[in-house]
Amino acid sequence: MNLTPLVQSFVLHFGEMGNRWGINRTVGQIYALLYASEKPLNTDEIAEALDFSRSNVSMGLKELDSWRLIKLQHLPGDRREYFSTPEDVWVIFRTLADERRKREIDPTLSMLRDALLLDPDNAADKFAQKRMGSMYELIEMMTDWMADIQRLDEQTLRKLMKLGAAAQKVLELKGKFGFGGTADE
Amino acid sequence: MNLTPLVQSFVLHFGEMGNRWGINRTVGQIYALLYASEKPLNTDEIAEALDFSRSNVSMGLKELDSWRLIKLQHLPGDRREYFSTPEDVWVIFRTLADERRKREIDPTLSMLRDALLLDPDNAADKFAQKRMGSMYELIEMMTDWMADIQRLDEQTLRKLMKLGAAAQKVLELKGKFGFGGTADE
DNA sequence: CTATTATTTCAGTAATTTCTGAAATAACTG
DNA sequence: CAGTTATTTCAGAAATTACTGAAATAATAG
Repeated sequence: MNLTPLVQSFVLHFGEMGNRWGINRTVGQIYALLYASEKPLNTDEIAEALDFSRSNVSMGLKELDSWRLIKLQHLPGDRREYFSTPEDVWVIFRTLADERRKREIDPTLSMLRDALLLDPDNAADKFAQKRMGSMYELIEMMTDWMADIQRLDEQTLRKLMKLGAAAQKVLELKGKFGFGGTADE
Repeated sequence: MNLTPLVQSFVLHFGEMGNRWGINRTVGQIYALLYASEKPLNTDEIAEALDFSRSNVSMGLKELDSWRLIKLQHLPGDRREYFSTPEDVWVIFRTLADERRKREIDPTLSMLRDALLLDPDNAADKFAQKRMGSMYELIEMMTDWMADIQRLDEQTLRKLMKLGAAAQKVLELKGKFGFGGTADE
């Protein structure tokens, strides 16, 4: 690998981390490299920098593309494809959250919904269904909330986050004046 | 597998999902089984229900234990160990979030912090460092926020979540009256 | 203490995933 | 169009991860 120590440690770290998530090491490294690079890179440059075969890079990029995490562009007078990440890390995070919801949460909610429609005839199933119900409720509440929050622009989101622990106080305030209206008491 | 169709579909689904997260199929299935079961189960019962070897179940339980996701107990007059999940799915979620932070976020922050201490002598590293800086900022802000939120009790948290999109309005209100104080304008 | 039962460890095997090089396909050039 | 370069696909090799059965260890009972 022909990278500066700074970039190299970043790339290697994301390779490892990718491994812990379902994402493979190659994909993690490619993404880290693209993120740390000012210029878009083509397949050969990536393969060379990370010392992977082109085909491996090609598959990694395909995977990243399916997550909508990379941008493809062409440079004038060069017919190779160049890849980069969105410049804004908030955009990356949102995309990641959306895609994970689509791939992991939605199928789970749908499985749970089906399970909750059944009318169990034995105690074990009745209990299991009750637990699935609480899980469903939690996941649905969280994802709805996330979706709401994702709609906020970056500035508002920053404020909201910085507010942090004070949220509770705001809520109490809201309770007092009946402001907002959607939350139940 | 000697499970009702309801529990079976739940168990199989979590096996698959576990696979997508870094968690293996076995571990996902064991957890789903414990979660859906009213009574704590011993190793043999789990192995039998899921058709795994005991040793596999033993390793799965060890893994779950390292995530602090299961409770171990003994039944009177029986010297085998019985396992169960916390009853409250919110508790499970909090533990999961804590443990993921410890294992994935903290090391990443630490790597980024180190990288940000360097004083790069070339343009590429300067750029890379800038990007690492934005990533650091985002991750830190999010985890601090999460930590704040985790401190809330379940009822308040529910209210906060239900509030959802109205959060923006609350913020504006807060801005007007200068309430709270920690968020910068 | 010895016998019995429960649990963990671990070396080897099985299964899966990752990765490569070669071949096929696609995109462009002149 | 033919020739060239870029990209993807894919069968199999390499590497990794999951799983098992047997052996070791631990815990309890009598």
